[in-house]
Amino acid sequence: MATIEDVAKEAKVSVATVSRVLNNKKAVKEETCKRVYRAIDKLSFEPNMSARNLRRNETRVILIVTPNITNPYYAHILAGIGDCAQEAGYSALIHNTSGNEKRVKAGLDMLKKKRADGAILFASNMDSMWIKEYADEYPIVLCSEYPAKGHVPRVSIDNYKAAQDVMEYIIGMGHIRIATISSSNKYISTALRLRAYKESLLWHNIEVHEDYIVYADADYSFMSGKEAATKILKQKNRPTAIFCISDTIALGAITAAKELGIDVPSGLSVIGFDDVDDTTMFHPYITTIAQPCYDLGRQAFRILYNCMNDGKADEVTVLPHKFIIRESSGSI
Amino acid sequence: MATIEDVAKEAKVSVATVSRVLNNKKAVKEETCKRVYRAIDKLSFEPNMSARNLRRNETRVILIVTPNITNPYYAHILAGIGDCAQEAGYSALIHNTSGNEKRVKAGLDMLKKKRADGAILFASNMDSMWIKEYADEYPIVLCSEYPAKGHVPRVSIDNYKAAQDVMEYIIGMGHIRIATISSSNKYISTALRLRAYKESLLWHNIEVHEDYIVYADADYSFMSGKEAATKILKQKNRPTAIFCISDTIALGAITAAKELGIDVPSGLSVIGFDDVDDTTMFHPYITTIAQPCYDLGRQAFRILYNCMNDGKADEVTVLPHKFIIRESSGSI
DNA sequence: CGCCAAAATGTAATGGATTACATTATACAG
DNA sequence: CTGTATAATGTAATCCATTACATTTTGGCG
Repeated sequence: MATIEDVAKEAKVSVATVSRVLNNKKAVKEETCKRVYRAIDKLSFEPNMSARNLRRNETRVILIVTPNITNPYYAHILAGIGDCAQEAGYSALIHNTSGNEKRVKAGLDMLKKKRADGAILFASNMDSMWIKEYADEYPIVLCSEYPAKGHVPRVSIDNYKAAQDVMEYIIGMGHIRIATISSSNKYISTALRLRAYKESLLWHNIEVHEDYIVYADADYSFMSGKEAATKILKQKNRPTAIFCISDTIALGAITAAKELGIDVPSGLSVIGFDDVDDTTMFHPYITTIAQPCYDLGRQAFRILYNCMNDGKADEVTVLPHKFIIRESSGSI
Repeated sequence: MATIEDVAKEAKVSVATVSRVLNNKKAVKEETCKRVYRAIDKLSFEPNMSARNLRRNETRVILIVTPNITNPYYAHILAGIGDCAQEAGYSALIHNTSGNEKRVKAGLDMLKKKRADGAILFASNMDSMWIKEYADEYPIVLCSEYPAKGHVPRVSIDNYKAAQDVMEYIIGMGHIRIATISSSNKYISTALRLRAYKESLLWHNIEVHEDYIVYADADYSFMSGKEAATKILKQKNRPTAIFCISDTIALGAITAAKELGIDVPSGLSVIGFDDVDDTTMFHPYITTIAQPCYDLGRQAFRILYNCMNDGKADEVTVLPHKFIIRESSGSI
């Protein structure tokens, strides 16, 4: 493996000059420059990143801490981060945690070890205040989820507003008996959507009926959605609409309805959330809130980039969601 | 940020001793060891990876080159690689290519730059002989797809045998008019599955009917599957079974059949491939070949690990597939 | 032709951990 | 108590690119 010294020798210049060429500093004569490039080509030299990183005290690597890449929601955000990072000359290190907080911390230790310059975190719980401490020391951006208190740079949609949009729509369509399938996880998005559900009802003088609030499992599985919906639909005074915390759950709910002989949307309106999971692969196509996943990823990187360079403190970016009315919902 | 020298000073020993403690070399007295640990704790020191990597000439990072993380098939493999790598003390750098060969090569240059010790490649075309050159120089493992010639370490299932299993099953169920939806991509898996399709027919003295072979787009989209199936099913002498190159395509085919008023499986058997895309989210549940994605990932890392350490040359690992008969297929 | 500023290039220190080799401390045999 | 093997620790070179500072070259002008 050729080093910068080999190149210098080959081109009959000093290592400093080679370095200057590598980093396109101006003070190098055209002709010398060419000689150096020829030498680089001849030896097919590539600068050693460890050496460069050591000297420059940066890695041009960002860390992505995620509970599960398999989740298409994260996968799409990741795609956005990845593309944006690549454009800016950064690489992305993926650190899987399976939702284990210890592994999250282990991941963040990579910042201290200088394996990466900054990190983007997914799926932080709303009570994970410890994140703030890390964020005070290293560039960290939270994506989609964030602790309820403490200002850490982040990007997400306005979950309260999105859920409110859904509720306004459902109520506007004449529904009174409205259920929701929430989740047992600790995400702020979950809390906000549930709050919007309750407050929208109250706002319209509709009583909040605890039996209409059911919790699916933490990762929004199809099965838990189906079970939750079954529980809801078997009640004597069953609701005419269900607001689901995710599309997969909505799919589960529709399946449950089908099995109980309830038609969607004529007998039951079902609304999902996210618009990533095959919402248009089967009829009825699902009415849902679309999150700009790819763009969330791009923005997350952009914010992180600013943190790493200018060192801006606590940027908060809220991206617009989109309410997409399809076939799984209708008036009563 | 504390350095090893700070720790040495704090513990009143030399940097060599600190280093020995860090790497649990034996020749350090119990008591000294404790002193060093105390100093490390006090300064909350973490070794600088760039420095370590430079000196050791390794990064403990592997590179994953993928056309698209969004694809759940890759995502699951990635999960396997990620977990296995983490267990072995490695981190995974994700490099997205969008199927662009230049970006693949740009990714592999990271090996030369010593940003990573080895790479796992997805989705190589069967005519990408240039990979061999890289593989001769750096530890590289191919996952799922590989060039038709040249021995590069790899892991995959036996695509020919898997497709043959499907065909034997279909033919055994009495089907004679059997179509296939292949793909326009250049993967060896595609070629092998198509070959098995044709040869199985010939073997059973069933004529290969070119109109029964339709090519969906390169990335197995639902829509292209639906279109391909529609084309197939609109023929006057339409087939009674379709072997699809992926589950998403099979879902598209089932949807197409439904729209044409054909019942699956009574009027048409549909078989998929991969078993990752919601094969059991809607009825009829899809009959398919299940690939051991997670395990493909783990094995890929294992092979790469060997390449990076022992430097073994051309290990080829073939993992077993599983043929899962569900509801979308039946006898004629 | 000589002088000076600007341009071009070179020398050597630097970043932080590892490690070969050197040195000192310890233990045990004789 | 000395000698020697062994354990424990230290010193300094090394990995390779960057860059502050030093030196040389160039070009223009009087």
